[in-house]
Amino acid sequence: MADGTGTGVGDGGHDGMRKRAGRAELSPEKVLAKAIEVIDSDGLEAFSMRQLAKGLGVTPMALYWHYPKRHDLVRAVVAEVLSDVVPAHAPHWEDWLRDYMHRFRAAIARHPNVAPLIGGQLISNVSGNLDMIEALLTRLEEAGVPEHRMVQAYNSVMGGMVGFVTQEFALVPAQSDAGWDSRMKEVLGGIDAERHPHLHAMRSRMENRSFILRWENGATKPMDDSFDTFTEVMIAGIRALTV
Amino acid sequence: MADGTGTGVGDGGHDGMRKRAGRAELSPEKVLAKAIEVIDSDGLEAFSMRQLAKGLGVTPMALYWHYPKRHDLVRAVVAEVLSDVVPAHAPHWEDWLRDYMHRFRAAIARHPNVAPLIGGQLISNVSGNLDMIEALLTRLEEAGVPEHRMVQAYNSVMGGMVGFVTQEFALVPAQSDAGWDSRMKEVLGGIDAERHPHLHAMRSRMENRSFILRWENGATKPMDDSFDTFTEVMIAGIRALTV
DNA sequence: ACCTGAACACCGTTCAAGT
DNA sequence: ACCTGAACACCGTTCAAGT
Repeated sequence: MADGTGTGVGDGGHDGMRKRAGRAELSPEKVLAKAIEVIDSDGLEAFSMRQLAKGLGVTPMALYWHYPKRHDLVRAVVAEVLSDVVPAHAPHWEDWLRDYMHRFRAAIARHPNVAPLIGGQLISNVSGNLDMIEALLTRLEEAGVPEHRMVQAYNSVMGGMVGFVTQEFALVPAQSDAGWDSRMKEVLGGIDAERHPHLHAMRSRMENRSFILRWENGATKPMDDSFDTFTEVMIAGIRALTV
Repeated sequence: MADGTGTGVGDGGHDGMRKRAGRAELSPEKVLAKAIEVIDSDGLEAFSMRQLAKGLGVTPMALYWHYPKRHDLVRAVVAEVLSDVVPAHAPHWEDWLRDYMHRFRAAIARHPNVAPLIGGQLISNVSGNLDMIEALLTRLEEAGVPEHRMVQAYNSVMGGMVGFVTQEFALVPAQSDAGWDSRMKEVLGGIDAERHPHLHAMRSRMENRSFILRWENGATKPMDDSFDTFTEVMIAGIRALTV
């Protein structure tokens, strides 16, 4: 599925099962699995070629045989995480789209620390996602989106969905930036009822539960009902496009 | 406005205008300005404390007096870029929201390379944005969003807006990852008309113009009409919330 | 084919010191 | 108050070598 680079495929077979000295029995799959394990348990900043190698009991350079560039491994990680997105099956496009968006979010929620890798950069390994894209286009056509607005509708759903979720699970400042959460709480506590009446009134319901005004991300403070609402907003908005 | 850390404010004044040897006449503002300049012209990967110091003709450590941590400077950069977002003035909430979203995007478009800094991590320096948040809450109330859905509506707009734009201007792979764009073109060229009929039909209109299927970002291929559509989708969706 | 080892050109940051 | 200089613990990656 995620085959790394294509370089190391096929053993040749002539040396059979024998282990040789100086061989760590590495494989693209083992490296990938360890990478995800490290990211999940120790965070994104622990995901370096050197720390990964140490975790695998191997020289940093050993990894480069399976993944020539760090970015290749990043791509594989993203592809693996997104391969968890099982396609939805609902008959009506609205139910389908709701399901689609929730399944995407669920896949990220399983590996929240990879979110910055998905949101922050253009990922080239697209081959596995073609089915996902085709399905979305099909349902948008069913919904009645006219052909000349299809690309815009696709981008709206995809950009909104991926954007919201990667925001929700955005990187929290490292422990080195200590005290930034208390500074945030201070700002929130000091909101002036005259200058910001609505914000003042909503403060307790918004703090640490809404974008910009939080100090934890979706891994510890998931925005479940906000994402539900976002889904409804998108569905109603797409429906309005079909006039 | 963006005062860095608050540590270096006030000269004391007793040494007047005299320059001393070993002093580079640095200031938080000068460092910030140079940082944005470097990011804009040389890209985000050129934004390191050491390269920045070299550009300012100074020791790397000189910067740390004005910004104790790199993250403090990152925060200042983000605050500065977002301070460009002038508030909208339209009387009707729909026009206002459309304007709001476009002004946010325009601010990012002026400094596209900072987008990953905004999308990828929780930013604590929120003080300057309180007006923006208050304004949005006010307009959402005007729109008729009921109080018990206000937080969700706020998160939908904010998450969608920031998410879409940071996705649009996401980091393009470094030149070291050469050939990834041609691999992408190859994938697109090889789309099977049987397996992916809609995608096949839309290919020429989607390639390099839609999420996942592009090799340039919004800095060179802006998604103007997709963002317009996204704005309409959000407005219609919010309207549907007000039942 | 697959891995080790040494080396290069980078990072952010601490600590002691200068003026 | 503001900056230099040396040093530490990291990075990704290249290159030559081993088996």
